[in-house]
Amino acid sequence: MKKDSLNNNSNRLDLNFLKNKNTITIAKNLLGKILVHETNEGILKGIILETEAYLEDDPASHSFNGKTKRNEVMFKSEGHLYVYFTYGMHYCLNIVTNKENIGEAVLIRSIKPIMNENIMIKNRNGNPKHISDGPAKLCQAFNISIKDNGINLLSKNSKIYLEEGNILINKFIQTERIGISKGKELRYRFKLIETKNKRK
DNA sequence: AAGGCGATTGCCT
DNA sequence: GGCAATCGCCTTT
Repeated sequence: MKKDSLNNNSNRLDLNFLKNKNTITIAKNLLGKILVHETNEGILKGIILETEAYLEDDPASHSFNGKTKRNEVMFKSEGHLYVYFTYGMHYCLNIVTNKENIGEAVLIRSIKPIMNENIMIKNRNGNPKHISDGPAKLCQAFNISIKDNGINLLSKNSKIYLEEGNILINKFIQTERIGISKGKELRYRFKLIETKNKRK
């Protein structure tokens, strides 16, 4: 199979996107951005459709009871990837959103594939449906696992990074988060409900 | 040293 | 809608 040509990374988002913004704002702003993973199989890209914010004083957050071996990356500076293992079989991807020692992050919950969808389907054991419409499904589709925990997507040579999307209208809904037992009442989930492509 | 459980998914009814 | 699968981490003994 032919390899993709080298990406010049001209669209890679820089630190200013995450710096000095609160986690809720970042969770909203991540909607419509493009997640990129340059794998050996090819460059995978998708539009972020759904996010959830997890704050420091938030009982649903892994960071709520302080730093542990499992969650230590969540206490690193903004831009690091916090990937955790759960239910004995799944990985979930977060982007750390605050400065050193403040454990806050945004969980990526859903992505729409836009490049090399066929590779994602292969990564998903050939299932062409529901490729990346869940936090663990998108990790499987994008070949993201515990090996990626702690890498910084803002570093110049990371294989995982963000690009600006082409979403013009960025309407979203805000609801309670999914699958948690504490902090259920907090409306920290954000989901795109309408998108429109920019004219080139 | 042991027990409980989870920011989920997929299959079954 | 219900629930099993599956295991590393954390808490408690």
